[in-house]
Amino acid sequence: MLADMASNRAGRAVTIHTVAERAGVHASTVSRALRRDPAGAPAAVRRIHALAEELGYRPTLAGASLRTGQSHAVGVLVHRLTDVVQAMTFEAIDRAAVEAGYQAMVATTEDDPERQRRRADLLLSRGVDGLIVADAHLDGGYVDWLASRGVPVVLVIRGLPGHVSVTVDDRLAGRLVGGHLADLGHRNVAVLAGLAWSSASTERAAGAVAALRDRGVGPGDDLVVPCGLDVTSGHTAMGRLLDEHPDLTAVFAVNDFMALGAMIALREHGLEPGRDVAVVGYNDVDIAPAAELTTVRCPHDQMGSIALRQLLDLVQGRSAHSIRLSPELVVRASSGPPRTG
Amino acid sequence: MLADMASNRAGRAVTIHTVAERAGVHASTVSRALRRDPAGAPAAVRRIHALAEELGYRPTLAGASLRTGQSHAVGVLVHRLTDVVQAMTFEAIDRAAVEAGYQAMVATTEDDPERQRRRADLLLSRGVDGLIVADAHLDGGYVDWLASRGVPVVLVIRGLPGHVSVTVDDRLAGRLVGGHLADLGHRNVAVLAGLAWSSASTERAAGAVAALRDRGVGPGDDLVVPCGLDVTSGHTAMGRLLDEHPDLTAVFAVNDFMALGAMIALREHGLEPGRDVAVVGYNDVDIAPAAELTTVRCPHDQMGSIALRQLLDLVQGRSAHSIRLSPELVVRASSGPPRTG
DNA sequence: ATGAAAGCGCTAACAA
DNA sequence: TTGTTAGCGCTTTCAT
Repeated sequence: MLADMASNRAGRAVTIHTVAERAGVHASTVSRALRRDPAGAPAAVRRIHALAEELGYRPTLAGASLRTGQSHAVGVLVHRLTDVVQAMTFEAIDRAAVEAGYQAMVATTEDDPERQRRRADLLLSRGVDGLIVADAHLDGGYVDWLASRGVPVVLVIRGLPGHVSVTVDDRLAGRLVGGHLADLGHRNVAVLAGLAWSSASTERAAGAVAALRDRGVGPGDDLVVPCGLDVTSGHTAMGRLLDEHPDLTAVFAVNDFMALGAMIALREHGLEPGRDVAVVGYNDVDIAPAAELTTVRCPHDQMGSIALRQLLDLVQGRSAHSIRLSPELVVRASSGPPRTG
Repeated sequence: MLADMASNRAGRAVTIHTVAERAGVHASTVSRALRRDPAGAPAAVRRIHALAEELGYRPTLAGASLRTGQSHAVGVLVHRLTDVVQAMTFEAIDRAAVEAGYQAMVATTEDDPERQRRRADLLLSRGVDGLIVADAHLDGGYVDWLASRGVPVVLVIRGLPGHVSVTVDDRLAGRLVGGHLADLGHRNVAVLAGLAWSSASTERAAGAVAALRDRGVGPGDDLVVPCGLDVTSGHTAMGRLLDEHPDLTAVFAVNDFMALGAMIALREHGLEPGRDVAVVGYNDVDIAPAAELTTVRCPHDQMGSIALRQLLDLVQGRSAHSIRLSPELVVRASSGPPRTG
């Protein structure tokens, strides 16, 4: 019996015809019996199922895909999988996909427009029914191109006007952070603003700046610095900032890794995060509690699964609409009031 | 022209026949002209390429796959993509795959045997030509099952006797760490030993223990504790260890995240990593330099690309063999000598 | 309820 | 060098 199963790969493949022959019915009958909503005599259906199981039959999805024009696969484009937020989001998408009988195929682009187009193209060649884009650029970029080709697309994390997206209300979150720091009494706040082309980065930064200005704290443009999304970038940017603005009392980094890098830079300057300079991050990654980092918690799992649902709606001809989820400020020891004197 | 390209999806699909018709040749001629190593009159080949480009032709890989029995896709099984080491390795595999004209499809299993089998099965249904397994269990598990079905399989990171694997010499690395700590004068060393079913974890731990015993430092079995691979697990395990063994002077965690968690636990106990208790991790993840963490650097990119090569060798009927790469000890401030007195 | 037949897009053996 | 033909595994009318 085990040998039979092995034959699926090793020997001749077990196809729908193999099952049909053994069952003494026509291949089309097997096909019908094996679908989600089987048609046919209940007894026959059961017999065919048992036989398929026994023979170790696995459907060759390429055949079905070719015939139906649907691959039951979706593509996911992320800038890096080593960015744990993108990884979490993809995992959530993947879980939801498997549950819905779909396969999620991921591709990394490093935010490079050329690779974005190329990988999207490859995915399309693979026959994916739609695309989830987690690395959209504010200039439209390949997303506009995809949409103009009629490809079902849903954005996640980073939004873009005119396209269906599943995001957190980053601007509101930024306001929460800005308000928090202002309320603590900070008047000299810097923002590590992330990537200029990412709505997630720019909205968070803009929200914080707006909230600060509302309360009369006006961080000059020289205190809002773009930077990469990882520890090293945050470290470097913060080091430079401290050299130029030794009077800083707080910093908001638009993601936790940058914040962690900033904390390291602070210590190198002899400053204790939370006591000498308040630090706030974004995402509440698993290391944030341990680092006592004040941050913004976002429902990445939800974002992923909702994005998949929305995409399937689009793929299956239903309508889909943008969704903005609520962020939550999580206050920890890294954000204290400014030192007096 | 853009409208033409859009027709690929929106309107009628652009197939090889569309191109053939417009070129005034037969479909098979187009097929031949478009392959990697084109056959046909150079002029005709160029013309067909130009036409294909103009029409926005994208091959429907399902068709080719059905015909040739090769999908030019490989599956990759990891336990979690949020584990940055697994993510790095997958990215390397993915890069190498794209370069070779393949698509890498990843699935996460959480080290759960049931999900391992299920996801492997799904991938196989998708027609992958082979599988790279980054989450192998020492009991054989689904890897044996796959191999017995004749599926080409290459293991990466975690090895398993009797299967082709691409790993780091974890035992040697463990020995380097053990030797390093012994040389510093540590006599009371604990090991956060990771997962019992992972060769990577067990080999690293065993290597360290062996090196320590060689030098007369005999960590008892109560000082070698299994634990999960993330920050939280390391944190918890270290906390418990410190409660039971307040006289510890050094700890080796078989990965950096556990080590980071351990450092946090130390600080909570009023101990300064590197000064009061030496800490060594494993992998040299991007945050390790900032944390001043002594660790072992492993060529994850190389492992990924080599694993893919090996798999393609297997898939294409050539032979493949296990490869063990060299680790490198990176000494930083987190591992100092024991405090005297 | 089941069988027959056709065809999705592609490639490979063979013929010209 | 190019065209012809056949068929990979599957689903889906249409007929029975």
